Amino acid sequence: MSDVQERYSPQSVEKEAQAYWDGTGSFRVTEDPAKPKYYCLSMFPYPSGKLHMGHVRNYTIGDVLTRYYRMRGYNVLQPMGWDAFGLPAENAAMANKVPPAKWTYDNIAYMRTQLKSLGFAIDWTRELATCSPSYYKWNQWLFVRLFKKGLAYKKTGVVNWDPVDQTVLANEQVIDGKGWRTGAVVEKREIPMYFLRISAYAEELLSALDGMTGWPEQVKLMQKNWIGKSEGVRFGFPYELNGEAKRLNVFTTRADTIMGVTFCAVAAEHPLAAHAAQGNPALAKFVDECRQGAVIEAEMAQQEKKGMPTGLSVTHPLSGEQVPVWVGNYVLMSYGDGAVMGVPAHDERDYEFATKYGLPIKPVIRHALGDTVPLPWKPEYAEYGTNINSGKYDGLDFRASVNAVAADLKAKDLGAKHVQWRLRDWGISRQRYWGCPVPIIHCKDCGDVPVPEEDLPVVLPEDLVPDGTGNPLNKLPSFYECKCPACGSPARRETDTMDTFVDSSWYFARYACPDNDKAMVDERAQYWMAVDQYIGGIEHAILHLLYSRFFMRVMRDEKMLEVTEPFTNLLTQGMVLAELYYHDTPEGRREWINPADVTVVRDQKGRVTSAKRASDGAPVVSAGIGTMSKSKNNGVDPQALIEKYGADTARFFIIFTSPPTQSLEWSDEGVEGSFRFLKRVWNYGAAFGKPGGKTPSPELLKATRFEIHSVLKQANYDLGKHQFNTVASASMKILNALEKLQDSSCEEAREGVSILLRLLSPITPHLCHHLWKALGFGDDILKAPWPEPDPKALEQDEIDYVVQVGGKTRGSLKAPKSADRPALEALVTASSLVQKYATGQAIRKIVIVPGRLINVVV
RNA sequence: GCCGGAAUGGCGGAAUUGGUAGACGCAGCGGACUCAAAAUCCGCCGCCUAAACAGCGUGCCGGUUCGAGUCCGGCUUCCGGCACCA
Repeated sequence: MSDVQERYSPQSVEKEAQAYWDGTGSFRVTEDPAKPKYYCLSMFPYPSGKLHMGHVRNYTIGDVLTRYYRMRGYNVLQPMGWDAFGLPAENAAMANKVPPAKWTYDNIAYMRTQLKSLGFAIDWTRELATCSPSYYKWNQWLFVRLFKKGLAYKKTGVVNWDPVDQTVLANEQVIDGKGWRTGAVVEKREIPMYFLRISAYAEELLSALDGMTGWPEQVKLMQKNWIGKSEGVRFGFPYELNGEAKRLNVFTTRADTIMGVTFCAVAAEHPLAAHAAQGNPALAKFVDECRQGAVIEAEMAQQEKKGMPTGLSVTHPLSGEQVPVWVGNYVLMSYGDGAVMGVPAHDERDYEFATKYGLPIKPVIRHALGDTVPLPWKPEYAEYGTNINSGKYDGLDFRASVNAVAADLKAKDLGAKHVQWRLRDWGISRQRYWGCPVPIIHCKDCGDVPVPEEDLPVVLPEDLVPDGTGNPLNKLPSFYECKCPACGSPARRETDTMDTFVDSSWYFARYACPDNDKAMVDERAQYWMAVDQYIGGIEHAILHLLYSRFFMRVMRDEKMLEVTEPFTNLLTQGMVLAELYYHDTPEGRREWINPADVTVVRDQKGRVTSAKRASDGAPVVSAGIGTMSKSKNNGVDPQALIEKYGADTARFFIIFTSPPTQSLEWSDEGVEGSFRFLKRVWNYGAAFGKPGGKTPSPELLKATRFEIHSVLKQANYDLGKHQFNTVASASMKILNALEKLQDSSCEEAREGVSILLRLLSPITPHLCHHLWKALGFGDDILKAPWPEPDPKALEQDEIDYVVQVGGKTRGSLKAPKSADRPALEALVTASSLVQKYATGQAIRKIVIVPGRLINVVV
């Protein structure tokens, strides 16, 4: 007999389970050499105010893994913290006149209660926030070490400049090339800033990808392309400037086309462009135009390709011919030397540029379509081939030609083979307040002096309110006035803060030892690292993950940890989407309506024909589906969901509706369905042990065991693949099978429900915790072993073969398990299916897939 | 523009390695219970068809194979990233 209340009341069940876990300290973990460790980490949230559905999804996926591995006998760490510095806090501060610190801490407090209400198996004793001095002290400490080693250094970088507010803008604050607050056209401006030399690790970051078998191929490929290793030739075009011999350096992967160069192009920011513009007002105007707009690469890549001649020319290093130099807005100053050789015959961009400006086009490669390159551009023009019109290089293929050209350039001391990376050093300076202060002091005499270790941390004052006109630290003498640590004379403290990606590049190691105030990490981090499973959004596939891989290597080389890759396995979860509805007001304004306020009208077959606003019946237009966002007003508040249905329903719906890596489409009806299922589980538990109306037949008992154990076998396989949605459906199938028995007093039902509760417990832990105890299986389902299928239950005497005739499925055929190939051939040839569908035709062969399928080929 | 993905019923999705396409659920339709409603339970549910064990069907075009949602080539549309949103 069970001890379960009649009605499923998630609120009381969840409160009770959470109180039990808190009281017993269930999720506190320490280093335990007796068990294999499993570090399960979800990307920490930015404390934006309240949890959004993406958070709930992320942490539910992590929690399913945490609880599953725990029941498998691992020592599992699942921590939580806050990525607490960042721009939104400053925006909120401006809007509400509240310091970013207060806003941030309030948000953390609220979001923590939300996370706790979801029942995640988190070790809360390890909680950290990146805005706390005890955390960011170590950002500063590491920065100083890197600065002394030359891995952190100062140079100029380009930023978005709002000429009205006289301030630097984040890319996000630039809308269509204009400042978000002022509407002024944004300009590119060069300012001094600090960089981390990630390029020193480019080769290692690239080559290590091959060994990272626990990462999705797509993410590794994106990182590989981002790092962008190109092998080619770097060489100079000699020229004279004010009587001085100089070189215009370029890099090319197509040195075989060097005899086809008809122009050179430099970026607008290139020194040669600046020089030429001095005596040329038209060019000066063009260079200035190129400075207009934001630094966002996507925008620059899509603008129309424009250029202007500088009037200068350089000497071709091999032919000695004069080559005109142009300024091109498509040349990136940030890649290579900010200059390119122009070979219009064999490069699409150069072709377009030369065609537009009437520059000569000289074919030097024989391609699949011939020796000429008539309009329009064809991809074949860019393919490798044999040199023509290239003097001594004629007849050489790509490889031989590149080798010969490189050798000749080297002999003239004008160039050599060179590896060029796309990856740039990481600019970490931000001209903003709410971040980790860069620990540098500027002294007139000593230059940039790092803050001595004993003076760390440089504490950020927490009571300032930014007003949109730049960093308030610049107006706070008590912050920036200081003494030079080297010579003691008055000096000025750096007011730039660090990119928040610095904070998030090592937090995972700090969770192992958040209380250590003597060291960044200690031997406990050596025990827990690397993270066994990292879970987070695909939008972090490049930057955050690459920076973390870089930091791990830096920490390794600083002899802090013997770990190279921070994340052994990576799961990139999909986005959370919801329906979009809008209606246009009579004034022509588009108003987005929250899907919760929309009623849909369906036809006889259940198809949606129209929709209207619930409040007033006004017709609304469906705009498909999209990511949940404030601007489209299609967010669903997790809090309302938890209050109405409980955490288990929210968790079950999220797991059941999509596999973790795919996007998840929100559906209120789907939530109802999940709740209905959990109610059925509850009701089954409430009536459990009472004899049913019928006594099940031995055949039914055997079939039920077969069903439950095959479903379990499949579910365990799916868990290994992290395909949790089918694990949720497996639990539904098991309940369906149990209910069909119509008797829960038998041993088969008891075994079945014990499997069901354990299989379901990582997904809906509260419900399973309660029923496990109430049905007398034990005190704590967390301590139960993970269920394994019984091979005996899976044994079958007969196998159902699919029968195909000529590759078309025509039916099935039962055959004894022991039937061998000749026996199966005889059976199928004699079967009515073959008689019917292959009448009078000669059988050419019979394909047999053991245990599955027979195909009779006619 | 460049880099990386995705596309299966009215909807979310399933199909282990190339082997019965549509598991499980939602919506819909029909029924039971009820004075009635809600809740619950039972049945039906890709398209075509009067019906079918016939034919068609996994975004589009083509190919490989006894057999293709799955592999190959070429498109289309949508999504993520592009270095200062996190």
